[in-house]
Amino acid sequence: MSATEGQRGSSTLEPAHPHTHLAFAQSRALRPSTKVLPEHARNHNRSLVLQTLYRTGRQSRADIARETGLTRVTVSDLVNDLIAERLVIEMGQREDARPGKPATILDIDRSAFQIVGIDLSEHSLFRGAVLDLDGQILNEAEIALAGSTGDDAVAKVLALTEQLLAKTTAPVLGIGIGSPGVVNLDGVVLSAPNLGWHNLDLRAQVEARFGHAIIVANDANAAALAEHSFGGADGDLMIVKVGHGVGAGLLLGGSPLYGSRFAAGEIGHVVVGTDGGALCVCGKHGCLETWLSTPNLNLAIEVLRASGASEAEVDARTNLILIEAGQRLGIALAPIVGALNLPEVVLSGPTELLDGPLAQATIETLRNRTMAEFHGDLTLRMTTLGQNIVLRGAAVMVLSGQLGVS
Amino acid sequence: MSATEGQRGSSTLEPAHPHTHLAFAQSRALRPSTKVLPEHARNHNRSLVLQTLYRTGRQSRADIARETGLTRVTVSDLVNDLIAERLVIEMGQREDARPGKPATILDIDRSAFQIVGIDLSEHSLFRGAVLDLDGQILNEAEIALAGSTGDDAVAKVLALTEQLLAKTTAPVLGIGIGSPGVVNLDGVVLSAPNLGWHNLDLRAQVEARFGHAIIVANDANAAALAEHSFGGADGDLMIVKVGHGVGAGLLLGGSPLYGSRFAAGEIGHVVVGTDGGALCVCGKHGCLETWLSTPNLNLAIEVLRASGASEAEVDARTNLILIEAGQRLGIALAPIVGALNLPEVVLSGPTELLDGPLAQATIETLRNRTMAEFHGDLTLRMTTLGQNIVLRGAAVMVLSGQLGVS
DNA sequence: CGAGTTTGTTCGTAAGCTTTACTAACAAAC
DNA sequence: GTTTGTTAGTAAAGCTTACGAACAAACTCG
Repeated sequence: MSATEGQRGSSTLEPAHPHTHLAFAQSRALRPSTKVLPEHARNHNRSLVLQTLYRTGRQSRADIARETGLTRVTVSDLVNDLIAERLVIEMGQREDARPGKPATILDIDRSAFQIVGIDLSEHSLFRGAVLDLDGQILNEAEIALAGSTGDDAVAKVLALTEQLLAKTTAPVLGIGIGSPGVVNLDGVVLSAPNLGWHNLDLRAQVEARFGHAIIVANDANAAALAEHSFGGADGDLMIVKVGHGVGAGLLLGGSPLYGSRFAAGEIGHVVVGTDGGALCVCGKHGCLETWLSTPNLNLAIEVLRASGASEAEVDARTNLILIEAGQRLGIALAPIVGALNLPEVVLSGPTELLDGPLAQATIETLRNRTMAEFHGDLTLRMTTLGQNIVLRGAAVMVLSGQLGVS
Repeated sequence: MSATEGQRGSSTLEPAHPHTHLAFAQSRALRPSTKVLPEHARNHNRSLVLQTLYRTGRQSRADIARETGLTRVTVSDLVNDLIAERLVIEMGQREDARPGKPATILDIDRSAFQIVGIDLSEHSLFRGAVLDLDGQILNEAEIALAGSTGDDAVAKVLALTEQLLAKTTAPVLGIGIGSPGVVNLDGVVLSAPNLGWHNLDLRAQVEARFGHAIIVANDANAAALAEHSFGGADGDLMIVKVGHGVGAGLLLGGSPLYGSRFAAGEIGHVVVGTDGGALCVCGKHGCLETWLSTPNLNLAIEVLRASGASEAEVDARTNLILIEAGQRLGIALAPIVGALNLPEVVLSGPTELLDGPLAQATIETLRNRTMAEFHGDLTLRMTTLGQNIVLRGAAVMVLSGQLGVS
C-alpha cells in the first residue's frame, strides 16, 4: 500500500447515504472518448492565449492573464513559446499613463503568415486568394473551369493553388478549400456531381503536391464559418447559398454541423409545399432548387422579358416570381428554423435576385409559419461578405485548424 | 533568460518561408473558451475510465488501459480513486484460463447509488421512479396533477420527489427532471404554458428542499438521451413526442441541441403544407399540432365513431386520418431531416395511434421529399422504451452530469 | 522623495502522466 | 518438476505543466 493510496482513500471518501454529493461534478462533459494528456491541456491553453490576442489584439501578458484566468507566470511561458514561433510579437510599451510598471504590448504578428483560400463552388470558375491572418484578401486569382470535371478539374485546383502559392510573401499557414458537394472530415469529397467527383481524396492530392496543411470542407460550411468570424454573426446561424444549386451551411454553438453522412445542409432537393411544382433534375417535383436556383430564376425572368410585355408589367411580374421564390424558401426553412431554434439566417448569392422582394417574402413567410414568441430573435439578412465568403471561410478553417483561433 | 526559454526557443523555431508547418496542429479545437488545468484533464480521464467500465462492464485494469490508451499505471491510479469513492468494486479474478497473472475484474458498483427520475410531461399526472446506475427502474410513483398549475404544480413536484427519495435504498447520485416547455441550462423553466410556469427556477427550488444534485431539462431532450443510451440509437437522432402537444428532441453527435434560446425541438406550432389547415390555439392555421396531437386525433376518430357509419367504414376512415397525420409529420420533418442529414427519427407516444399507418405514411413521405441518396441511411421507428422514456432520460442526465457517463 | 501600484520574471512546489523496471502468478512445453 | 514466456499490477523516477510566493523594475501620485 502506497502513501498516495492511503491519503486519497481517506480524503475522498464520501459521506453515507442518503445525502451524497460526489466530490467532483463533471460540468457537462458528455462521453469522453479519448484520453487527455498534459500536453493537450497546454495546447488548449496556448490556443486560448492566441484566441484572446486574435480577438482583442494589443494586450499585455497581464491583460491576457486576467482575461483567461491563467496566471501571469503561465501566460508569460506560453507567450514566450509563441514569440519563438514567430506568431506573436512585442509591440513596445503601452502609452497611456497609469501607475505601475508600463506593460509590454503583444499582438499576433498578423503579417507573419499567410493563408491560401480556394472556392470551388462557382459554376464556371475556381477562385482563390492569399489572405493574411485577419482574413483580409491580399491577392486574388482565378481559373476558368471550362467544363472540366474529374481529374481535369483536380488539375485546375492544383494549378490555381500553385499560382496562389507563388504570390505569397510570407510563410504559408495552410491551404483551405471550400468544395461543393459532400465532404468528409478527412477532406475526401464523397460526392460532387457537378465536378464529377466521387470519393476523391482532394486533401491528399493537394498535400502530396504542395505539402502544406490542407483543409477541405463543404463550401456552405466554410461560408457559415466566415459569416461567424468576419460577418458579425454569432455562433448559431444558417447560411443559404443560392447559385447554380441551393445549399446551406449550419453553425450550431460556433461549430459547423456535418451530419451523420457529412451531407448536412443539402436542402436543394427537399420538396417544398403540398401543391406540386416544376420537375427537378433529380426526378422529383417541387424541389427547393426548382423554385430558387439562379438559372431557374433567370430563365423565368428572361422568358418574361421576351414576352413583349411592357417594362412595368415585366417588373411587376418579376417581383411576383421573386416573392414566390422567397415564400418557398421560407416554407422550407420554417421547420428547420423552428426545430433548431435558430436566431439568424443569412443569404448568400446574387444580390439583384435575393436582396429585395425575395428576402422580404422569406422572412415574412418564416414569421407566419413559426412560433410568435420566437420572432423577436429571428433575423434574416444578406451576407456582408459578398463573393468572397467562401474564400474567407476557407481561411477560417485554416486558422481554426492550425491555431485554434477564429 | 531561463534555460527553459532557451531550449524552447531553439527547438520550436520554424523553418523559413514558404514551407512552414507549425509544430503542433490543433486537431479540431474550436474557440477554446476556458483554461484547462491538470485536474480537468484528470477528471476527464477519470470519466473515460468510468465510461469504458459503464459500457463494457467487468474489465480488468489492463483491459481499460488498452481500450483508453492510458497506461496501466495511470488506470490503476484512477481506479484506486474510484474504488475509494465506492463507485467501482473489484469482482474477483477472471475465470478463463490463459497465460499470465489472472486479471482482477472490476465493475462499476451498479447498486452503490440510485437516481431519482421525474417526468412532468404527461397531461394529467407527474410520474417518477427510482433507478439504478444502469437506468433500470427499481420503484415507481406518480401523483395526479388534478389541474394544478404554478406553485401548486411545483408543490406536487416536491411531494413526488419526497415520496421517491423515501423509497431509495442507496445513496442518491442525483435527481433528474424532464419538464415540458423551454428549459435553460441552469434548470430554469423559461416557459411551460400548460403548467403556468414562466421563469421558474425549478432546479433551485428542488435543491433548496432536498439538497441533491438536480438537473432539469426539456422532456424531449431527456427522451432523446434515453433513446441513445438505452434504446440502441446512435448519437444522431430526432425524437418526436406526440401527446397533448407535439415536441421534438434533437441529439447531434451524442449531445442534445438546445437552441439559441433553449427552444430547440419546439415544432408543434410550425405550419405544415401550403393548403391551409385547422385553426390552432396559437392563432395560426395548419400547425403540426392541429394534425397530430392525440386530443385532435382522438377527437376526429370519436366523431367518426359517433357518425353511425359501419365498423368497416370507421376503420377505413380512421386509417385515412392517421395516414394524413403521418404525411403531415413527414412534410414537416423532411426539411429538418434533410438539413441535418439525420439518420434516425424515433416516435414516442400512444402506440395505437402512431405505430401503424401513421408511421408508415411518415417514412414514405420523408422518402418522397428528400434526396434519394440519403434514404438508405434513414430509419423511422417507435421508441423501444415505452412510457418510461423520459424517466430514463432523466437518469441519463444525472449519470452524465455526475459521472460523465452515459 | 516616498508610498503605492502594476508588470513580468525567477524559484520552488504540486499534480498528473509517462517510462522503466520490478514482482506475482499463471500456461505451456519439456 | 523445471524452464520459458506471458500477463497483471505496482513502484520509482522523470518530465511537463501550472501554480504561488517573492522580487525587481518602472511608473504615478501626493
